[in-house]
Amino acid sequence: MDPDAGGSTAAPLPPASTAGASAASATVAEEGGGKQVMVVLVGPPGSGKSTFAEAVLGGSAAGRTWSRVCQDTIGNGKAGTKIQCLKAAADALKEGKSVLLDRCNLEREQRADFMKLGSHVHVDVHAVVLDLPAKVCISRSVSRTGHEGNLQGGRAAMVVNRMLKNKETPLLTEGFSRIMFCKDNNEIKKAVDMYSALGPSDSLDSGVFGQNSKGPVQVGIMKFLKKPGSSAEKSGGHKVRPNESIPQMQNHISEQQNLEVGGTCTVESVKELSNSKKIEDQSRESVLSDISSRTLAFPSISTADFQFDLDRASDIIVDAVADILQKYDNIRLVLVDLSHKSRILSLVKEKAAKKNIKSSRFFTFVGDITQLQSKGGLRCNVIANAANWRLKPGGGGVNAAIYNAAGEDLQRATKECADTLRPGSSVAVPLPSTSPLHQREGVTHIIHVLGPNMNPMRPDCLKNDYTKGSKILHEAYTSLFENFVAIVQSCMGKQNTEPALEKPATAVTSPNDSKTKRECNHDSERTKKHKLVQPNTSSNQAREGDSKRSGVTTTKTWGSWAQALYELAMHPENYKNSDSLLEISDDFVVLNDLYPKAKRHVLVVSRKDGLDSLADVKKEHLPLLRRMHSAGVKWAQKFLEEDSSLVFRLGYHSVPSMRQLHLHIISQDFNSASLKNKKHWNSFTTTFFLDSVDVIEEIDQRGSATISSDDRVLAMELRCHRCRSAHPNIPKLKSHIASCKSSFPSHLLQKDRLLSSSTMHMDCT
DNA sequence: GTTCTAGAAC
DNA sequence: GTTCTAGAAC
Repeated sequence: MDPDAGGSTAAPLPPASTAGASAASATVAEEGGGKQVMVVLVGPPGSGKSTFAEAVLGGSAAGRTWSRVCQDTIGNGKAGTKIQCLKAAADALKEGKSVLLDRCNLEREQRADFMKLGSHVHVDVHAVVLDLPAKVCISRSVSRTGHEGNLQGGRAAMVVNRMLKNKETPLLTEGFSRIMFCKDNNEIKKAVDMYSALGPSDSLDSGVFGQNSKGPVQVGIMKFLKKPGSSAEKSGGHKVRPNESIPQMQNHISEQQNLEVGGTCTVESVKELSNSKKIEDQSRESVLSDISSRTLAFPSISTADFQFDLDRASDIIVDAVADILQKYDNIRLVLVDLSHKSRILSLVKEKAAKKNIKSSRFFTFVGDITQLQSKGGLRCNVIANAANWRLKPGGGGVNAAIYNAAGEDLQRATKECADTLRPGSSVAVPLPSTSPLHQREGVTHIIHVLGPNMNPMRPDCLKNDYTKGSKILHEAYTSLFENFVAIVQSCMGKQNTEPALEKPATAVTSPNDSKTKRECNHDSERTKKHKLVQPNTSSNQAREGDSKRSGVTTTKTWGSWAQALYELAMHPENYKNSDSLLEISDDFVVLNDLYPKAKRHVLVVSRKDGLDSLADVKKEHLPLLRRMHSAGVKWAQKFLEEDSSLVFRLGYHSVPSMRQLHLHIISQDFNSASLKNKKHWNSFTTTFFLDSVDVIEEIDQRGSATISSDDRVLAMELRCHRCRSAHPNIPKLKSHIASCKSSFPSHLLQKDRLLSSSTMHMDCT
């Protein structure tokens, strides 16, 4: 039987009442109180998704109302977009219907938005994987005619092959409550029958069904991690039992553990905790190892060397812990300190108890964080480190202890993930299995965290500013916990292919980001190994008030990525070894643009704190602007000596993207791979670019520069800066300007707006 | 500012 | 199928 052949299908034909309904949407409104479900069909063209959907739609005699959302027909009968499907699915769910999502959904990313939708509206999301042999799908899609998505013939084979290459098997970690694999037509028929028989308040068992028996069965991960929002148990409907065996759920452990609220845990109490529970002996081992893989031990951040106020810190810890525990079930957090007399432990303990945080989910622990298992009997796969911004060993306290215990492996692994850390962020590092800390204590990941500093003897002291400090400390804990959750999710997701946590995860999925990332998860801006512009020590911290200090008021807020020039201008000595740094004076620094938009492109960056853009410039800054201009001319001259064919223009962007006033000196060839888009082009060739000579003149005459806030010029058509011809796209424009020999527009030829070997020569004589 | 990628355009 | 853009995320 061929479910996609169009004729006979395994499922009953649609009854007359619904046969005439639109294929994209069933029209009968469901009676209230139903248990809705979104069924995500997963399979390449030719796998029989549409047949499946139509069969369920037509065969459903149990009173449930289904809506088929089909991307191949959603655009007025033609193929549409994912957005259209999302909207249709959302609408159908809103109307109380269950949804059959009829699109390939082969990759995780393609499913992610639908998973979000399901979670948002609290409906269970199932995957039905139509897992037929590739050649079957290909032969069907090659031979069929009149396909809704116009995918047929030879092209189809190519497409199917390509799709299958990128296929990512659905995982419970994505948010599915049930995943069913159908490997042949018989199994497809069973699935159709099962969904057809699903009444309005029925639900199907959670778990994974029909997958190859190799490897451990996936457990219901989302039940581990996510709040159960809409569990089948709540519906009150009877369960429709599939023929397959029910996967064993192991999600009942942590709630059974009832420590004294807010209790401090010692070695004894942990042992007691394990022993006193009514857990079957045979399952205890797996349960215990399971909970260790969901436990994070962390030191108090910023309260030791960074001298953060303990009372405030304890409030923040308890808040952040409560937040994350509320968001995710079945993770366990442990605050660790060395001494029984630790004030932070007692404060946190007290406040956690007041907040009614369950001590089975969060407790304090007295012991050495590097010897939790061997000396303390507490097994945690993940521990946090109170790191320094350089992510270097040494110093003292927890950082030194962890680096000592973990050996060089940790240094190496850390280096692969990040160079530096900004206060308020964290980075998760998989600990190689060769590390003593891994072997002895079972630690698979270390999450480095950097908190705010209140110690004037340490970098980036916040000088008692607890408004900022508290915000950063909260961010630090939140970042730590989210990184931890991501590790747990990643390890759980691997269970169907590898034993969990036997070796460090090589990919970690962030809760907010469905993309699989390499090696480790860095919540802050990815620390890039830029030649010159590097995120570092202070980056974003304590910047908002800076401009006010110097009496300049700017309302614009700057992203973390926009701080690089500021850092450079404030601390050029840190960049002395960089090839890009050309000159340092008291007023400005000159550097090669990291992403030059022409053969020669340098920046003269003012060093005045608080002067972020032209909008801040007043008459008092005129001498500075003139010195910057002279420096720019000097460098242009130097470049012209090396290549007399160049022509330079000096000017400012009306609204710069990077903080700290900077003058561009850019050659007019625009021959650079870094010039990639319309915005790049138009920012140097339209009125967005303000010539330095004009800016100086206007400030001299009017006291400020006229800045058009209209950035529509950046989206204008692409025109040659010489002959003004228009071009359809960047590649065509670039090939044109490579050969355009027209003279520049006349206004540029005036007032030394352009510097060339001829104008410079005239200046000199 | 860059990077990433879905979707449009070809 | 590939190329390119535009918008989001960082």
